[in-house]
Amino acid sequence: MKTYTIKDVAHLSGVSVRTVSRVINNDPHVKAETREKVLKVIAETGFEANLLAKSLREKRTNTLIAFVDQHRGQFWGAFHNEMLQEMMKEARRSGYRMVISSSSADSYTEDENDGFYLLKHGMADGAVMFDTKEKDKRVEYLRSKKVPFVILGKDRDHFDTSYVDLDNVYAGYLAAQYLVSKGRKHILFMLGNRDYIVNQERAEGIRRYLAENPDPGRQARIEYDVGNIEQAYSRTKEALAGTPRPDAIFISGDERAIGVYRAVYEQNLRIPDQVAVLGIDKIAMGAFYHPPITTIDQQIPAMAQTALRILFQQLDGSGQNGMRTLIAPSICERQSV
Amino acid sequence: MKTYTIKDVAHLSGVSVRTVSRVINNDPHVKAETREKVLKVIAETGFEANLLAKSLREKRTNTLIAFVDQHRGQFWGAFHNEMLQEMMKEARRSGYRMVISSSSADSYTEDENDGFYLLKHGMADGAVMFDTKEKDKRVEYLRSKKVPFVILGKDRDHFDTSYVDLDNVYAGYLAAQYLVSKGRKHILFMLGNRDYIVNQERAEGIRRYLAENPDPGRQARIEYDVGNIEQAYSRTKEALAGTPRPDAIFISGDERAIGVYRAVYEQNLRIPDQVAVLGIDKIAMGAFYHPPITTIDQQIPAMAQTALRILFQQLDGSGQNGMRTLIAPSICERQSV
DNA sequence: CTGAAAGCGCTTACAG
DNA sequence: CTGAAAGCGCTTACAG
Repeated sequence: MKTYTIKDVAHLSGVSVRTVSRVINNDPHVKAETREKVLKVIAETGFEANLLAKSLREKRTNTLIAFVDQHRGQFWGAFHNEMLQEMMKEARRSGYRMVISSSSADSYTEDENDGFYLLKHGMADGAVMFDTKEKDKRVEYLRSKKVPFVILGKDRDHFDTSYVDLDNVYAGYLAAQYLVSKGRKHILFMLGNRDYIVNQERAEGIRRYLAENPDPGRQARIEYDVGNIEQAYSRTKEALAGTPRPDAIFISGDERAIGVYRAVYEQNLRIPDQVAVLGIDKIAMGAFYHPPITTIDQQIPAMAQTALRILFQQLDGSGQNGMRTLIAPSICERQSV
Repeated sequence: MKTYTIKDVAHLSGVSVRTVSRVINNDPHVKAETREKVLKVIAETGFEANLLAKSLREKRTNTLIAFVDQHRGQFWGAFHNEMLQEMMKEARRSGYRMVISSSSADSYTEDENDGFYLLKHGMADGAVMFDTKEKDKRVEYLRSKKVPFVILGKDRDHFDTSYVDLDNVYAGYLAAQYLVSKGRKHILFMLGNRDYIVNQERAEGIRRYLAENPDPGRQARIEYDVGNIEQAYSRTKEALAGTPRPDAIFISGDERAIGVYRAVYEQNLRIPDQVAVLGIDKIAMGAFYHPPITTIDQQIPAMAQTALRILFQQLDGSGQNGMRTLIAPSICERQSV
């Protein structure tokens, strides 16, 4: 099937290209009769305006891009999925299309197939950056080129970038406070990689609570590098074999908690009686663990909406630089603590 | 920061636009010295060729788009994620960028923000279609416009479309066979919505095995509309309350199996001793359930690669229409049966 | 090895 | 209410 251009439609309906452009853009200054005529031809030909040409001319694509990292061969998980879903809804409501692409802080420069290439080369108007690193070159780039973007997470390298993040210090604080308030004495806090700001902050919050509320009968320990389900499993297994055996485990990420659960059950221990498990994220799936996992709510919908609104403001020029929003976490009580 | 065009670079380096175009496209017919000069200016200016213009001119974007449906407010899950990951790797290897977008069979026509809009309007060269429906208008559209695409799943409406699918009849057959071979007598098969071909086929395979191997002492039942974790949970709960109590459950989708596990454990039953659970998909997470779930392997990497290769052939014109590949499922034995 | 010019398919002042 | 023409930023025969 031939693919028609605006020119074809113009010829076929006996008007100028300018007029066709008017009708496809809903310009009111077209005689009803003319509009009909053109619309008819469009319907018959199946004409669709070429977005490449339109965007090139208008210098905007009306599409946003969200970058997610394929962490070391692993993929984004349920948390990212839920966040992305909310963002897509929000984008749609505001007349933007949103597309997801993978991009990694490390490989973007050389790799033409890293999704970041699309943004650098003008295929999107703005970006949501997940999984940024410290001194992330992509952030540097977007900043210097004045491309609208918002970070999901924290940026300590600049003052003028915008981000939305959970208050992770508070999240750590809450985690410690909650577990202690439930009478737990031997608490293991399992966090991801130490290089990520999020984990540093959670550790800080945990330490702060512990320091503020000393208890000689308590033992608490922070472990890093628990970066996926498998590690959550093996590290929990090790921990449960030690003495004293932890009676509570905080695990960074509800999804990874699956590994914790398995290790606990393999020792024939019960959750929460013998070992309490506290997660964070509040992904939907967590409500169906056995038992449903008590977790720290990241307020995924609020985070997503806030991030996109900041981005929209940058896009229409009404936003200021360096808008930073910290979302307050809260405990979602279920049955694992 | 000013954004430079090829024209700026040409002026700045004292050559023509044509020559700049040559160096950015690695045309060998450029004097080394000239190339140096141009490259230097490019580095200094931070020039990046505009992809919109390039694509408009070349009539190809070098990007592929994968469409995933947000099923009724739910999002795609771990299975989709793993499939998408494999596809992105494969695309990258072959010099394509790949982007993910949400699109639904129902809303794509009216909705400018449905991702399908991008493809219709020329922002990608080809598509991978997840979650198509029967009489899917999008498939109709792509077919008539001769846009390269491949379906992940089945298409019964045409002969000339290409797809890659698991042999779902065989998968159902295998599920029944395996569970029966393990001596299970009261088997519950939980499938998703009856309107999806995949579920019809799995049911067919199950029935075929059962019919071929009659056993008066056996009771087997197929239930539909178990479409998410929550339903898997509640329907399992109901089933376990009935008599005779199932001693084996096949659940369509490892992720949904989480709900099955929970319901089983809440009745203080043991897996697999009292209730065997067989999943399908072989998502990574399943290896960390308690116990690790025995599942039907969908061969995700093979499926993804096959799909993309078919798409590549269509893109370079070497492919024929109607390439259909059926992947053979196999049992991945772990500890839940 | 290099360049002038046309053209990809749109939109947009500017005229009328 | 409608149109002729320039221009968005590239690539590509065609010449030389």
